Amino acid sequence: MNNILSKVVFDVKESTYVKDPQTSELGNRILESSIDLINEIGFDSFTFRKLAQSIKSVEASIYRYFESKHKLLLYLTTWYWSFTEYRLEFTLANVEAPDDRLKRAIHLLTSEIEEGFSGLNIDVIKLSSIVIIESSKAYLTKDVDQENEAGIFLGYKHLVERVGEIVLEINPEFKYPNMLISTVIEGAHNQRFFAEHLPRLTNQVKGEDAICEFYQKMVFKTITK
Amino acid sequence: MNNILSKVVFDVKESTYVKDPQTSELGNRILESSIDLINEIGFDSFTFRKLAQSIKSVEASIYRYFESKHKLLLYLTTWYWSFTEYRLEFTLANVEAPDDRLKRAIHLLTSEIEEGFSGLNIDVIKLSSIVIIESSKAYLTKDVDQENEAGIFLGYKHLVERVGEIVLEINPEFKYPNMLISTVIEGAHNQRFFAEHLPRLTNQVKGEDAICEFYQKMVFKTITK
DNA sequence: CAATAATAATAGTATTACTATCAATAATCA
DNA sequence: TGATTATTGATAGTAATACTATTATTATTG
Repeated sequence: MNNILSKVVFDVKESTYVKDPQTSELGNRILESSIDLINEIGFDSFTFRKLAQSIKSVEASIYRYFESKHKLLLYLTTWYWSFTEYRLEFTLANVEAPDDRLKRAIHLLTSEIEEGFSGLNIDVIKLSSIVIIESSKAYLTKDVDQENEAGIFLGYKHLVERVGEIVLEINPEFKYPNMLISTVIEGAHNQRFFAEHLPRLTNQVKGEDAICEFYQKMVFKTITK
Repeated sequence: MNNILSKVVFDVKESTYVKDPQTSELGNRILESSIDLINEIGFDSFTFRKLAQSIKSVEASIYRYFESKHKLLLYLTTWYWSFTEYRLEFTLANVEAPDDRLKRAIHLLTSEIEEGFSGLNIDVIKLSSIVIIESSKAYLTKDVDQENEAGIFLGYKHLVERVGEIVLEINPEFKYPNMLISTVIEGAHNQRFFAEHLPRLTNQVKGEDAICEFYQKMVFKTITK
């Protein structure tokens, strides 16, 4: 499982920060508090000034870690994709049957994170809320090509391709594995948001996880010859 | 087809503007130029100052039409959904078989607009590019609940439900018609963006319209018992 | 103990997202 | 036609944002 924390993934994140926030106390406070604050007020209203106040520091100090709030969002999302791939490897370990592997992968990508992960300074439950609402803003910009060249989206692409490969194990002739998986990932985010804010756009019912069930069925029916 | 231009739809847009831009020359220039400008520089870099310069007017005059650039984006997207529903009615007219109806609807929702529409002051091809890149920013905000209550997203919801009903004609037991259709609409936007900027997230090939084909197959396989 | 690195404190700039005021012009209606 | 009213333009101004720069203070390490 060490290959997940390999140099490539690490490199991805490097281009999102000026100084690695995980290496200092202030840096870790920046991460923790930014996750809280973005959750509270939303990324659009989030500013480095407000963040500085909440950690009792100053703007200038935050800029030593991140060039801009956009870069911070990139950091958080790429961290999340790394983390998701890590969980994926765990979920797939020792599971041989491609059908089971895919089923587990789709479940991972579409269900809500409920358990916190101890030993992490990052609150993954809160972070996953941020990813649902804000992650598309990380790439829906005019800088996307430049940032893509810098390797920032490698983690996300890798995750999609990883699950896409399982699809191909089941049906090697299926022409659109990545399209299917990225549709599932982004779709599940959208549907969670819709369930909470625009319920007429979805069919999620409180209590049960229709989103998970829907995408499971959608994937398996779609890839079956 | 008049019901599409009914009071409800009109009301939706009312809450997005201060003064109806379609009723004056300046208003129309605002619409035309904002579409050009957002296409050129992206919504994030787009400001009313830049827009004012491009139409040789001043910021204050634009504020007489739209409260903020966010409201202008809401106007453009709701206009687009109205327009899409109008095209949908046309596409479905005199087509009886539910399968054909759904096929045509999905094609409309996932294919690229290629023909301009004469008689419109709004460039729908450019507008559809904006919708692909920027429309999710219209609802991924902290104001979404308030704006939803004001009826701003009625057009989008109506469109989703309209196509969802066709799904139910084909399979009345299908539990997730709206989830499926909103997945298709948002998915098709994402995939077009990915094809251009993050191609490893998709499987679109230059030339052919894999996106359209993929979602057609996905929909019909998913709803089949 | 000295050197170095990290942070805090303060200040400052350009841009953004507005609001307010008033003059100039165009449309309309009596 | 002339008076009224609505619309736009010109100008100014404010608070907030997104930074950059400088210098003092504190903590770390060699």
